[in-house]
Amino acid sequence: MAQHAAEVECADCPIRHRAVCAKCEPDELDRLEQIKYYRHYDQGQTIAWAGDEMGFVASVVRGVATLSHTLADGRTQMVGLLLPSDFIGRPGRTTSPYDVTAVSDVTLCCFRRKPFEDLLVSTPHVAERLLIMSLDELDAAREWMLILGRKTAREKLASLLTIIARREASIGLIRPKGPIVIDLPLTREAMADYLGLTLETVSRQISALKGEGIIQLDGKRRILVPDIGRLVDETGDDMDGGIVA
Amino acid sequence: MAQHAAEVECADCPIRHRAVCAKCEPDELDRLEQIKYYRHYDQGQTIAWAGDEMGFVASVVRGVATLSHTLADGRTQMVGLLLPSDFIGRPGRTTSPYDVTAVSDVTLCCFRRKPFEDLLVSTPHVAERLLIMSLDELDAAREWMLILGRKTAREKLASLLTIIARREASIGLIRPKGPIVIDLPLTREAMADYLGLTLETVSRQISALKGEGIIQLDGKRRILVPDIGRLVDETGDDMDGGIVA
DNA sequence: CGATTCCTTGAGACAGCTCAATTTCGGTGG
DNA sequence: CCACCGAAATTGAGCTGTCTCAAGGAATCG
Repeated sequence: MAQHAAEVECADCPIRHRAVCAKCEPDELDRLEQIKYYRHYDQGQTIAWAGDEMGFVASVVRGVATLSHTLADGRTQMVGLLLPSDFIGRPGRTTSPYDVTAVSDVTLCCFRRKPFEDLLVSTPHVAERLLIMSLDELDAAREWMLILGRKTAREKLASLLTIIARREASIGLIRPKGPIVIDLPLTREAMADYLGLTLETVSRQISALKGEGIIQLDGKRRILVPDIGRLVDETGDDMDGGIVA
Repeated sequence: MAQHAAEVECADCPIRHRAVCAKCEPDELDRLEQIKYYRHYDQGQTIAWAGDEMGFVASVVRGVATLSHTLADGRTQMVGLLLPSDFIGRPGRTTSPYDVTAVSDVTLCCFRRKPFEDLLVSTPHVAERLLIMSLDELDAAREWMLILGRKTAREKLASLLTIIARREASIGLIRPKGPIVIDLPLTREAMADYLGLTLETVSRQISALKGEGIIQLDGKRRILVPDIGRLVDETGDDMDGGIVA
């Protein structure tokens, strides 16, 4: 787990303008550059178990990771879906309250806890950015709560696909014209854990959406959306096609 | 909506040490003191509708407020339960994405947006505290997601009561010995909106817990918990009585 | 003390779950 | 390139927890 490359200068970093370092001035970036190091995880590997000591915080540079809660009897709920530029860990806490898992091959840009916390105090732009990112995550969590608490299985699936499509679009992974291609990094089980469903129900709903031509499957993990509007219509968010905040 | 009193100096404020101002030095507190003003809302009043312009941010001083999402067809999910010291609004955004409602009589300590944002930049202790509070909210939202996605109706009720008991205890409203008294400010419908259930199911589960002696009712809104351990056993968080993080 | 709002309880319906059997995909080695 | 293997996904049948619809019953307030 070493030769994955991706070690780069901050200036050339793919997440330079979205991650916790986004607002840094050149001198602040230098300080981050000095304390950063990369780690790689293979698909399926656990980055941390709930309760584990975590000596670092990190940004996701590449790949997808999840945060999840597991009850004693095995029921699992995903509570965070971490895409490139998302932040792992929190200042002032040394153990992860969640299981952190690499669902694809993952590269993290890590900072040892202590130097990072020092930096938070001394460089306002990092703390400022972290606040904004945390508030964005909080908004996302609250939208997710609506999905979990009040939506039907079909609406849940449509919502998940819409969210992933939106995020990939915002990162610039999506060709502007033609059908949207979602390169879904999640298994049916992971989707079920995201949505509070069983994997069978996820599978049935995907089949139903496919049967109605709202989505098309290309292999197991790739989904085509010929008309994003039709998908959004199924999310339940909005009954007459307006734009959803 | 004026003579509710509660207008006080920051130094005498009941939430002085928990709110966004908790870490302020005396001079920072002076600056806050100068830009703050109080507003009162009656039980049931709407503080802001989703999409409304909100010219201020605020701390809850007294009472309970909720944040909720409503779908076009009327389904509602509560996404925030704001007790004294909790913060309303976010820097850099002028409209509330949620309905904000006073579920009891509420007093807010308000700051007009612009001066508050200036203050965030110039006084690190406010921004720092806001970050910590946001991260705490994020953790709470994630625990809530587990409840919404994976717990049974009975576990949901037990979890809600446990959470309220914990929060009241941490504010110091609970007598240390004897049965815990939860002075529940929520209607059955509000509990249902919190938990992603119908009000009938909430009512049935409360009756069931009462029937088994795990809780007792004193009137409609007050709940006695003779043995908090038995209640926690019903939350599903833990199958053998250990302490839940 | 009447009105209103909130709560409780019941009966039947249904969405999603459980358990179980195939089928398909994607990789691997011959 | 093809045949095979294991993991992942699909599909079916029956079950159950929660919802829906509906009818009373209690608390609170003017």
